Amino acid sequence: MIELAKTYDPQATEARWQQAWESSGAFHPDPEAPGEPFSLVTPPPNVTGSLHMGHAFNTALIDTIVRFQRMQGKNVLCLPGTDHASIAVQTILEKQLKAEGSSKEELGREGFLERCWAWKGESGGRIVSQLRRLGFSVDWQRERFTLDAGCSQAVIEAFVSLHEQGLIYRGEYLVNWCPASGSAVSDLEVEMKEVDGHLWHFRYPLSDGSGHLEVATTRPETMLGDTGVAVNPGDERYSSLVGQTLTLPLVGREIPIVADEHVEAEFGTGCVKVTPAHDPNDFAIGQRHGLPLITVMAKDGSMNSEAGRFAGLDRFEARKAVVAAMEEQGLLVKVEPHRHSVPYSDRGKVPVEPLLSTQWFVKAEPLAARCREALDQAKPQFVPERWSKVYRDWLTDIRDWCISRQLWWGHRIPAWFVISESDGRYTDTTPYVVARNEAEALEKARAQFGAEAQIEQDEDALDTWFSSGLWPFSTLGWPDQNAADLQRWYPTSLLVTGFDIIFFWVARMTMMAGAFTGKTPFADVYIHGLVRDENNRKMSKSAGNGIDPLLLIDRYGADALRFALVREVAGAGQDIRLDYDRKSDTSGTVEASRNFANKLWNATRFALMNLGGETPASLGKPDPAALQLADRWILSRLARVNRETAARYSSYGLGEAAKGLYEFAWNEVCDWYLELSKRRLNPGENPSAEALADQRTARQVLAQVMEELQRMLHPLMPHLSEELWHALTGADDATYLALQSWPELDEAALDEALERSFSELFEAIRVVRNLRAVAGLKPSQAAPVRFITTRSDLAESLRRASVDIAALTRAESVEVLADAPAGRALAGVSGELQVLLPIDGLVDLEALKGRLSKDLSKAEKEIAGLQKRLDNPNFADKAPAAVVAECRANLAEAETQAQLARQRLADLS
RNA sequence: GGGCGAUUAGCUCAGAGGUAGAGCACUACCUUGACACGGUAGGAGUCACUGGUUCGAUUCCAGUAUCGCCCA
Repeated sequence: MIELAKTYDPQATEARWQQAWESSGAFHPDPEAPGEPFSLVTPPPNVTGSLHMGHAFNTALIDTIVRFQRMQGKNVLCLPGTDHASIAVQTILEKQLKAEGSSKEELGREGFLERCWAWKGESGGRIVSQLRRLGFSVDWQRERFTLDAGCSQAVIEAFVSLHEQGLIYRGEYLVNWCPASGSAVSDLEVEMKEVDGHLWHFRYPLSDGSGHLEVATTRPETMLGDTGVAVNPGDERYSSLVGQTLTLPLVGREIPIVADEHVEAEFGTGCVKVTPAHDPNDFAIGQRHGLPLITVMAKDGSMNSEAGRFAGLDRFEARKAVVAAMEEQGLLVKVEPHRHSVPYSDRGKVPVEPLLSTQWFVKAEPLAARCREALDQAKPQFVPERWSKVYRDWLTDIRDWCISRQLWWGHRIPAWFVISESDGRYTDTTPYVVARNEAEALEKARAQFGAEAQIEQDEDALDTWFSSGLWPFSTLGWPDQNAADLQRWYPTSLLVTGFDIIFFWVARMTMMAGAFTGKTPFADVYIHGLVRDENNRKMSKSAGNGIDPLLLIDRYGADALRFALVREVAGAGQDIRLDYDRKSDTSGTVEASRNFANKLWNATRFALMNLGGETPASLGKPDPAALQLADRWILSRLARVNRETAARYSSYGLGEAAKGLYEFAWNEVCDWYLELSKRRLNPGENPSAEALADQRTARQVLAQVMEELQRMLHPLMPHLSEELWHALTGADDATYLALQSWPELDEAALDEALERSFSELFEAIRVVRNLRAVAGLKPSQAAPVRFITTRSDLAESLRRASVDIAALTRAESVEVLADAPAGRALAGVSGELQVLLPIDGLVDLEALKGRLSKDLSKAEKEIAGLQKRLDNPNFADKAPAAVVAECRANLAEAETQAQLARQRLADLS
C-alpha cells in the first residue's frame, strides 16, 4: 500500500509526470493507429514571448478537451508550435544593436538574420518550457515553427500559387506606414485611439483674389500636399465656387474646389482640404475627381523635398512650423480643442502614417467569398455561435491585405526583379518574376527578357500572419498532399482561440485553407474570452497588469491554476476575471482550487487507508445484490455525473463540467459517502462474517467511485489525477491514466427516486444538527433523536438509515414515529418532517424558540404567496395542471409545517 | 455613428417563465483515526431602472442608464 503525505505537494508530482508523459511518447500519435482522428493545432505564441495568463487560459481549455477526446479512444493529435513575430523580434534586436552602437545595416542582411536566429535559440525555448509546466498534452515531437523549413516551403508554395491565380498583386497604394518599424503594416495592425488634439482653421485664398475659403484640419502639416478642397454638392454656401481654384498658402499651388457627396456640410466650415497622398478618405475623393497625389513625407516620418522649406523636419515639428507660418501670414483663423481618432501602430506604438507606397497585396474578396459560402454550411461551426456574425461581417466588407513588410526577419518574398531591365537596380516599376527559388526565377526571367536577364530578389519579407494562415496544414506536411499526417488529421477537428484574433488568424486560416486545400481547416472553432485583472482590465504586458502564471503555478500548482481558469468559464466565450492580490501574490480563486486538489488527495488517502491493501481491480465490481442503499445512491450519482460530465466536455461546457465534478467530489463523495462508509469499513474487533462481507462491498464501491472520479477529473487536473490513480490502482510506471479510457457509463445504476430519497435523508440529518447547534449541545454530547412523519416512504428510509443517522448526528437512539409523543422536546420542522430531541436540561430555549419562529414565518410567507396565486382564477385556468398541482402540494406542505411549528412553539412556552 | 456583451449576496460569478444558488470573505462552535488547504451550523440579495407580453417576469420583448469590447 502506498502511503500518501498528509497534504498534496504539487511541485514534485507535476514535474515527474510531465517528464514521464513526454519521454514515453504518450502524446505522440501514430497516423496508422486505430481510432477516429481528432486533431487540433495550437495557436502559436510569439517565439520570444513568455507565458501570460491568456496562454495559460487557452492551454487549460485546449488540454481539457484534448485529454477528454483521448480518453474517448480517439487518435488524437495536438500539435504545438511558435511563430516568428517579424516586427516584434526585429524591434527587439534593432534596439539591442542600437545600444551596442551598431545597426542592422551595418551587420548586413545575413549577419542580422544570424543574430535573429541566435536570439530565437536563446529565448525561443522559454515559452515552450513554460507551456510544459502546465502539463500540456501536446506532441512535442511534432513541434513546429513558422520559419522552419517545412513552413517556409509552404509559404513559398502559397505565395507562388496565389500569384499564379492572380490573387497576389503588387502595386502603389495608400498603406499604413509605421515610421517606428520602417515598414508597412496591414489594416488589422492599426489601432484607433481617441486622443485630444486640435482643429486648426485655415484661410485658403481664392486664386482670383475675390475672397477666401476656410478649411479645418487636425493635421496642418499635410496641407503642403493638398491638391484640392472639397465641399458638399448640396451646400449652397459654396455651390457657386465649385470649379474655381484656390492658391494653396505656403506652397503657391493652384488647387481646385470640387463637390463631393462625402463631405459633411455640418462639420467645421463645411470645406475640407484634400490630401490624397496622406489620408484614405482624401485618397478616395482624389480618385473621384482626378486630383494629383503629392507625397510630402518620407518614410521615416520627416518632411520630404515636396514640403519646400519644411523639408527635413519631423512630422510633428513640421506641424508647429506650418501653423506658425500660417499665423504669420494671417491665415490662421482659430484653433479649437478637438478629440478625434488617430491610427496607431499596434507594434510601434506611434501614429501610423497613411503613405503612398508600392507593396504586395492579397486580393481578399475571392478568398473571402468562398469562406462566406462555407459559413452558410456552418463551416466552421463557431462556439458560441454569435461569433460567426463577427467573422462574417468582416469577410463581407473585406479589404485587400497588404502582406509585404520592410523587414528582414521573416519569409523573404519569392519574387525576383529583372534588374537588367532597369539599370541594375530595382525600382517600383521594375518587372519581376515570382518563383519557388532563384534558379526557377532566373529561368523565367530569361524566358521572358532574354538570356542576358539579371535578377535580384525582393528585399522585403512577408507579414507573419501570412505563414500563420497556413498553420493548420503547413504543420501537417502541406504542400506534400500525401503527407501521412495531412491525410490522417486534416481538416482538423477544432480550433480554440480568443476572440481578439478572429480576423487576424481564424479568417486568414479559413481563406488560405480554402485556396489551397479546398476545405475549411477546422470543423469547430471554440472562441473563448480574455482574462481580465481584478479591475476588469484586459491583462497585457503593455498595460503592466499581467499576472505571471508561473508564480501561481509555483504557489498553488499547475492543476490548481488550470482548474481555477476552467471553472471560471461560464457561458462559453465570456471573459473571465481572475482575482488576485498583488501585495501578497495570492489568488483566492486559485487557492480554492488548490484546496480542492488537497481534498481529493485526502479522500484518496482515506480510501487507501481503508481498502486493506487491495486495488479496484483486485476487489472487482461489487455484487449488485450485496449493495447497501448508500452504495446504490453513490453509484447512481456516479453514473449521472459520468453522463453529464461527458456531455459537457464534448459540447464545450468546460466550466460546468469542472463545477459539476467539484460538487460531486466534495459535497457528495466526501461529505456524505465517505462518512457513511466509515462504519462499514471499520467493523471493529471480531467482526461477523456478514460485517466482513459488507466491508468488502463498501471497499469495492469506494474503490470504484474513487477510481472513476480520477478518470473524470483527469482532463482538468491531469497531474493530481495521474498520481492518485497510480496510488489507487498500483499501476506500473509505464501505464498512464492519460491513456486510459473514459469510465464506462452504468445506465442500470441510475435511480432517480433513490437520489431524491437520499436528499431527504440528508436534509433530515441537517435539521438534527441544526437543532443541536441552536440548542447549544456540545458536539460530543449524545442525544436521542425522534423523527415524526406520516409519510411511510420517508419513515421507511429514515428507519433503514437509522444507524447512519445516529453516527452522523451523535444520536444515542433514533426513533421514527407517526405521531409525536407527549413531553417536552427540542423541535425542528422541515417539510413534512418533524424532528424532536426529547431532552431536558441545559439547553438554550430562547435560541430554539427563535429558530421555530423563523421556521414559522418562513412557512407563513410561503403560504401567503402560494395562496395568492391559487386564489387567482386565471392561474387555475391557464397554468399547466402540473404546476397547479405542485402549487397545491407545496401549500399543503407549508401549512403542515406552519402548524407543526406553531404547536412546538406552544409546547415550549 | 453601427454592432456585441455585461449589470444577481461584501467580492468573483452561476442560474432558470413557477418566489434565487456556488466559491471566497464573514459569524459561532469543533484539533473527531482522510483532510484546519478541514468539519458542522449560521447570517447575508427590491436579481440596474422603466414599460410591455403572461395567470405568473429576476428570467422573454422594448426602451433607459452605467461599464466594457469590436467595427467605422
